[in-house]
Amino acid sequence: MAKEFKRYLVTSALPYANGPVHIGHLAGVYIPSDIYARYLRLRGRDVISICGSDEHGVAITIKARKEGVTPREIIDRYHNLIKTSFERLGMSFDIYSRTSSPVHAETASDFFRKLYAEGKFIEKTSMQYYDEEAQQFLADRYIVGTCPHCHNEKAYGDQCEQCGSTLSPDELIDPHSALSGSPLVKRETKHWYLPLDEYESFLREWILDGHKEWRPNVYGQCKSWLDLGLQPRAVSRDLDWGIPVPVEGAEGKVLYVWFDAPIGYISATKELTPDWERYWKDPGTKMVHFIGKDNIVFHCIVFPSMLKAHGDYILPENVPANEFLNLEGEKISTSRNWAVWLHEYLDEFPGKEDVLRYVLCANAPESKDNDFTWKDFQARNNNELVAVLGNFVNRALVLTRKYYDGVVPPCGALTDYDRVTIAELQGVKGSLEQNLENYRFREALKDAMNMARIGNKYLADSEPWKVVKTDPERVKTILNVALQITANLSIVVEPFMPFTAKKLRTMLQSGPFAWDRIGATDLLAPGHRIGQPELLFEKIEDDVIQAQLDKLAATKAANQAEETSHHIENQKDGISFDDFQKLDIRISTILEAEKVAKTKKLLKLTVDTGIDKRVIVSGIAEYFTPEELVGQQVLVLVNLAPRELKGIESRGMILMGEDATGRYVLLKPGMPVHNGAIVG
RNA sequence: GGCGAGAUAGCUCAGCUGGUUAGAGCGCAUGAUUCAUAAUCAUGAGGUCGAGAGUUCAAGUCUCUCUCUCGCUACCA
Repeated sequence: MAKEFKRYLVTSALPYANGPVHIGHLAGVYIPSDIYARYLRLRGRDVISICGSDEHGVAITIKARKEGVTPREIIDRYHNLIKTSFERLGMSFDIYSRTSSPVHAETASDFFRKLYAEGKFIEKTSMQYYDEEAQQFLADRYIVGTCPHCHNEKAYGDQCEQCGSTLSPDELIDPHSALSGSPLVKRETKHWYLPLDEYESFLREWILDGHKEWRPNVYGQCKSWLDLGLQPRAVSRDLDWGIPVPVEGAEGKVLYVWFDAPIGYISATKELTPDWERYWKDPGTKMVHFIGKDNIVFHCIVFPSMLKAHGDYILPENVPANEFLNLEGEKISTSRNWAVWLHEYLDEFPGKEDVLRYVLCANAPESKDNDFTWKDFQARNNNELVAVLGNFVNRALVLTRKYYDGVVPPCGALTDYDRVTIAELQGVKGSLEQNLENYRFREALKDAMNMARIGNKYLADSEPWKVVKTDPERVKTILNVALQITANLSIVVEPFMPFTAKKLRTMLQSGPFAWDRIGATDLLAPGHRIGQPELLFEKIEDDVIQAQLDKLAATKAANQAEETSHHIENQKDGISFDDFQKLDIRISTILEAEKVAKTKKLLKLTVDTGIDKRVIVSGIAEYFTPEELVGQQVLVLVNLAPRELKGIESRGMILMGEDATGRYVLLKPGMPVHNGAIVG
């Protein structure tokens, strides 16, 4: 089972270049991947760490259009911002590339061409919305119309941002182009599909049988997809932003962003080293994809199928996907600005890169969604980094300075207690490695911190400040050991907190030490002069935390203000009295109500409209229980065209009021009225 | 509704193939200590392991039902 690998290829999900990176991205993907890559390098393994910006896809063209700039400007802006912030945080990618690079265009094209030539795609023609004025097919996002649910007139073809429902363009009422505003026609268009269903048995064997060690969330998600059965997936889109489909008759079509993005890992490796093929094609390579849980299907199902179809490439050995990080109890949201942005953090907390790295690793959502709170951030800094790690180092160095003028004292005869301490120190290595190899980074971080705890305990128990008065020789040994622990710390802390490790080495005027030396007690030679002690970490005061909380509160207030203003909808276009007369609304009484089986929102209602007793299916089950509805009088639009829902014919519509949060409220007469009474 | 993941001390989490009094860090209480950024060290309190039933000599760990949270998916006139 424990296969030995000659080299490692570590990839981190490509950040999408339509916005900055936030703590959720870091905790989910980049902090773990950096720890892993740094650890492997320290162990002297042959490893490369790959990342870059994902710069294609509709979302970027939409953002560009919104701001009245070119997509190029958008991707340049965010690519540079992301790249710089990563560098400032100490991310150690061997290359941070981008999918707009020429090498990538060539690589992705070649990839597509090979699969195309070998008949690995199927071609399908379908009818899609076409904008005659702009002379192009429109992506779902470019189609605007009225939402069939909340009647927001600015719903997109894939989603209504007002009520949050997922839509398809065909559901929109009065669809028209977001580009030209003109109405749309349907036209034939051809696309290429990767028949994922043909890779099902391969995937089953490879994942379900071959990788039972994958994290439960990853394995379970894959199993779920495979059990549901896979469908052919389109790999091209009608769009003018992206990599052109490199075959005849594909004008105006580009590679689907999800086809092109993972190939970015390959392209980036190519840009990094002429030796790239060894990393991608030799089975002696261990490839590990670091991603968030939203990317599981692409990295475990789609991309491996692509690689398999191509035939030359190795497959990932593991895909340690993390869950999501929340912020102060709420989901992180780019559009609602509910996030801690990396570039802002770096500006607001200069010199505290490692504090963020530490907190996000210690609280990483490895097995379930976690919450980032500023109070926790403060507590971990003050009670762990400052009190345990920083304090121990400071104690050791200050004592050395005080007693020996900063010169490492010689180590005399060891007591039994010294030996026990040293044994504990050596015990850290195995546990630390075990955890790191198995992607348990928060446990690994505890191991590293444990070393500082060992140091604190050692000093407290040995009491050199007391012993110095009676047995000065013994104190030399105590401080020698304390200093060796400090030197050891500079090794174990390195994968997690590279800035701190460097600072430690500067203070010690020694190192770097090899990973294998963890547990050694001769890292610092007697007579060696250490540097000036300074504080590794400083306390973070309440007002700093409060400022961050205030900032979030302001965001929340702004969002709420915007939401309420959004929910006061504009008056619709005028209608004639005749138009209104066409609506037949009656007071009716709900006689029976029951949930429609296998649905979450549907209730089957039997109502007495005065005219007749009829069945109406209504999507209100989330807000009302059947019991509370029975006997209620409501307003019913009775002459609405019947529609079949879940096999039940619904004849009419219960009229509802909708509050700012999208919640429905019953509308009923102010006093009981006979059924069938006309509303008008 | 279907599928997946999760629910363990006040908080954040470990608990592998079921096996002695359920663990860690932080917080809290008490004591010790003063070299150190009022830091540290020791001891302790605190859990009917989401609820209920079952399998077993033995269940946090397996089975079933239910509740809640998150994600994917269907549905929403």
